[in-house]
Amino acid sequence: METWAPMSIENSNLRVRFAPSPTGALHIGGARTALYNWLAARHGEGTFVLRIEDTDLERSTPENVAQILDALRWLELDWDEGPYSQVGRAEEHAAALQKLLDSGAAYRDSATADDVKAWKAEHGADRGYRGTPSADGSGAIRLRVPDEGDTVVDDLIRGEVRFPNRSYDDFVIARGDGSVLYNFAVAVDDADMGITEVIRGDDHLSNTPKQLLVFEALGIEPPRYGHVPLLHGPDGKKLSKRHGAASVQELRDAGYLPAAIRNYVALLGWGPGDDETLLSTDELVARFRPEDVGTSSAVFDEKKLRWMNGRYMREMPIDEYTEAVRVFVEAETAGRPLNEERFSFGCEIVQEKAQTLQEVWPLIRFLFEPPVQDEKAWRKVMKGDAARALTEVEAALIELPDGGEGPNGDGFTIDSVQSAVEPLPEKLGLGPGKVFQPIRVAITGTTISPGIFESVAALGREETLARIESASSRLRDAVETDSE
RNA sequence: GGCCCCGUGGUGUAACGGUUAGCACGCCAGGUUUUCAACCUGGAAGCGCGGGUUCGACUCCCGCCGGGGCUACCA
Repeated sequence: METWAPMSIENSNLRVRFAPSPTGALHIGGARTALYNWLAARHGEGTFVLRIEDTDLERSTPENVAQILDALRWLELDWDEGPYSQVGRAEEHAAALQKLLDSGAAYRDSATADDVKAWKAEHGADRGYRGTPSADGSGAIRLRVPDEGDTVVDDLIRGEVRFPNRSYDDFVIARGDGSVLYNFAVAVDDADMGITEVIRGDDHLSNTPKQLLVFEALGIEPPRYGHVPLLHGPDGKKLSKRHGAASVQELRDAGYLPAAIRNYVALLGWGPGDDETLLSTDELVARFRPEDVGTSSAVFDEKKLRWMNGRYMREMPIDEYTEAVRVFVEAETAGRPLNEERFSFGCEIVQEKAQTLQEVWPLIRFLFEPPVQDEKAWRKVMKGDAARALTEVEAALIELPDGGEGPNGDGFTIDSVQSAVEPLPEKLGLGPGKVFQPIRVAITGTTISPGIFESVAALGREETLARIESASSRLRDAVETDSE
């Protein structure tokens, strides 16, 4: 028994392709396949070709094509050639088809699906259908498949996989009207486009012998294949549009960064070999080799993506990060202009906290809108010494000199606010939470916010004092009501 | 049913004949502490099962079980 040694494609001048079928949005699994191809190409002097497998006229739509291209661009997976449309290559397909018909490698067969079923019932389940050329030249076009021998896929990732020819049908390569089918079109296109390595999902492994058979019939040297394991949903089932299969646009809308997605998705089935987890795209390009991709299916785990995304957000240059957040904020504010100083300051003070871009706005919206009404938070915090604490806080804050510094140009900076407020708990003989939480609820309406000094500095003198006064007032009213 | 692929903690992975089975996310506990998050420390948690081969198997072989893919005049 020989051991199969993977041949490195390290420095070869390869041509790879990503060939999605536009029957839906690009989801995380497709994105990973695209990424692997892209990485393989960028790793060397390779060429990344994009081809749209749109021969299924029933389900392919221009909208889906646009969405897929949009997703790839957003992920920054740029292609060097294409996008080619498979249906746009009808002439080439027809020529190849005619060649096979002429050579006798393919033939017209008038058998219907029912005929084939009946034939199989008679010949056994492990026996592929073998037809006979129709006398009148009608019917679908089938490829002749030999009964003997195996078709061997020398897979980059899995090694040799043998498929007995007799288990394959003389499969249909073109409909009666001459329109070609997937397994034929793919082979012709990969041949014409000079594809050297086909990196694609595991679901195609069983199709590969068919495509190899087409190459053989055409007398063309086939590319090398590498089948990456499928991604499964949390339920262990194949990832699809139905369940858990986050589309790329959904991930974008959820506030994930392209770089984080690339990093995370690359690690689904592939590892750099050491214990590194955070890998920049440059590092991925440098270290990725398709032959190192694993063989078992993986499950998409959004928790880890979130963590990783948070890491990327914290490492982003502040300006870049702020601009990335802006898109999400605009979606929330419907174009209402925001105070720029406050906005960028707000972004800055939550950069360490948020794990997705989407999480930023909820944390800073109090800077642009009245406090939210969170009665539960109010009841929990605004009791006991809260009123006394707020009175002291207000007094301390009023004393702060207005030197013009700070995000609002009113003397409120993180440092100045801190110097004014931090000593209060001790002075009042209260725990820090007894002082700071009431401030938080007073200015934001809830118990979740950025750091309290940061929040007050961001809100600024006028608005902070107004909100504290408003809260104090409500507390006084409550006391009067109680004493009645 | 047939053909094929896969099987290390909840998840992603490392080790590939000899390690206390490593790392990361998550989880739990503690720390920091003004909330949440982040951050720090610690912890629980794994080689699907059964046979072989071997002085020795997560690692090699076989069977079983489990999961998945394909089996269209879909891609």
